Amino acid sequence: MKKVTINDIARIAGVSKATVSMVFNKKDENISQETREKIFKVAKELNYIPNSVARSLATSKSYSIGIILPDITNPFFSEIARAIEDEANILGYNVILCNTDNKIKKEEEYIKLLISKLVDGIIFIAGGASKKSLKLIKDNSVPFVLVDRYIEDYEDNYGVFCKNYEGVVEGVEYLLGKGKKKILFVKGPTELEISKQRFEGYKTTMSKYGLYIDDYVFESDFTLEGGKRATEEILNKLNDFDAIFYSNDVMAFGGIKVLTRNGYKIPDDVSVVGFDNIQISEFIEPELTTISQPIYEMGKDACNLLVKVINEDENIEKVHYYTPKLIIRGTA
Amino acid sequence: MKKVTINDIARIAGVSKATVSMVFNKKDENISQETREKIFKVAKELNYIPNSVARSLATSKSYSIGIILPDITNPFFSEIARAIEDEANILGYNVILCNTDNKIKKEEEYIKLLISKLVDGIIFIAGGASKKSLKLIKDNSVPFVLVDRYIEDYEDNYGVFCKNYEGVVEGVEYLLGKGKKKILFVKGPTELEISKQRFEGYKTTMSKYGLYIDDYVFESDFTLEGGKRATEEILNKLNDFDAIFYSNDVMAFGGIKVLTRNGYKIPDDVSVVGFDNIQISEFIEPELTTISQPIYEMGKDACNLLVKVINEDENIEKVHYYTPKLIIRGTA
DNA sequence: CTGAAAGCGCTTACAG
DNA sequence: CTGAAAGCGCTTACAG
Repeated sequence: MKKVTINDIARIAGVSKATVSMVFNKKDENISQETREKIFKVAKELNYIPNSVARSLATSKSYSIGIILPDITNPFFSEIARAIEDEANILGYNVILCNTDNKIKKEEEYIKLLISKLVDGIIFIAGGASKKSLKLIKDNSVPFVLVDRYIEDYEDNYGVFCKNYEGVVEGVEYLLGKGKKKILFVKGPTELEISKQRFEGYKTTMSKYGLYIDDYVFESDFTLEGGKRATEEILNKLNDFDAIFYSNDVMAFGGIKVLTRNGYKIPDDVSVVGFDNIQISEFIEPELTTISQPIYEMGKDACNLLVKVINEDENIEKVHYYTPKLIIRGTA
Repeated sequence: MKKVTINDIARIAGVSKATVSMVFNKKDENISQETREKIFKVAKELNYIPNSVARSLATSKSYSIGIILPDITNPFFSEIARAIEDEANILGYNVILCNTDNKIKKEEEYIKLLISKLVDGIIFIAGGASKKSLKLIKDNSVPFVLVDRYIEDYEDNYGVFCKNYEGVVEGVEYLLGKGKKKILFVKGPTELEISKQRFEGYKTTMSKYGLYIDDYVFESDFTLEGGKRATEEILNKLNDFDAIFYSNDVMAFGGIKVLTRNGYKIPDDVSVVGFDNIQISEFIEPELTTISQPIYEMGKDACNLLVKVINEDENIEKVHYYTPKLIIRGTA
């Protein structure tokens, strides 16, 4: 079964393929209603589906965007991806999914791939410094927007971020307000800017009240295992604390497991606060008290911004900051 | 900045573009080592990235596959998608992500889109009967494989499924073995084959021991809310039961919340069993006892199968069945 | 060992 | 109001 093309339609409708093309592309002010209808009728009869690859080659627009993220299995990223895909779909774009596991090498390969696919733009959640990846994107002048993860020296690029510092400040203040003094903090991986920002929020606030101690700070990965590991370390080293602030929700889940298993009652014995407000923070009981990022909104906004960059819109705000807010639930 | 093309390389290397193309495509048995090296050198200097859109148009192979699923935010699907993307990447394919929210309309639109993008194949997790969607795929002779969700009358197509019936039987037998008799069952949406299969596993096993009662059966969506709703209904109608078997893990989480809030201790007062074994079934404490589907393996297999279909491999097993198995953890 | 030419299915000035 | 022609960047017989 041969694919039906614009040529078939032109032949059967008795017009040229230029005319057919124009009708499909709504550049048909000059085409008679009669011709137009005939073309649509024939297209319908033949179940014509345009070949957008050919179209892309001719126009060098693919109406595809790439989304590069560490791991779609991580709820934070799947929620962002969902938002991006929804918005992309509305705007007439489709989405190529790339998981990098924070591997710089994989990032670079995917970027080359996306460029060769002629994507119109890239939404990039970087796994690290990612210098070379960014250079590749820039050298090929592909529009891109950074989401969630800041990149040093790229502050002036298009990006959608969260005010990490402020979020943690709010959380720590809340705990302090509840009379907690011995508040531990579990940092994320040092190489990520967001880890530093969240930690700074903690450090500054605790210091302000003269409560900051280096021994209260632990570090781990943004994973369930990471949260468990850090919490075991905590239990080995300390036995007197009020609260633990984890740098993201998934870590907090791991922490809660270890605490519960060791007989701690949450929030009675120890308060727990996370960061992100992923959907599953409501899955557990008690539900997780956390600093909420407007994840869906951020993803949606990132996609919108990217499309604006693609269309070379004038006067667009380059960097968008979202303010997270404390969601008080059961764990603190 | 103009994109560098095969023509530029040919010109600079002093050969024809046919030669350049052949070198890049490893159809270069007849090309002198010298020419080959010159071409690679020039390509490197110019940072040449091939235009795969042009390539696709010429070869009518895109090395893209589409993956259609209800919602990437659902952990079961994000894990499947991750497996598919990993495997696709290994095999040289990339993945276009499509969320349908189980809307038949969205499915159809995405399928048209994917066809117009000339995808080489589609992995399809259907949202319902999806007759028209499937017809569209078949009419355009796009290779496809069904995953997870059976489709009536499409049993003879390529597919990767789980033995839902057997899985539930194992779970129910386990509960019975533990001395539970009043085992409730929460079905998934009736329109899905998998809901029926899971329910049949329950009904048959309970009936075998003369324990089946219609009143023990409830129905809801495969969501957290669905699990909560069904469990509230249960608590309104019954006050004497041993165990609840939920048709998937996410429902079970919702159920556990409602049970806990109403003072039930799990597993002491009531045992809970789920189905899927998504990663987050280990996030809660106690961890969820569940029927484990080999999700990653199934996704990987689906992708492999699809690529085999694309390559028109001989003698491939059309339908792959995986046997789930009981994972005993804290809730039962 | 390599090149000229046609073709993939579209779009887009240009001409009439 | 519509068509002929060139072009997008590749691949692939075919010829020599």
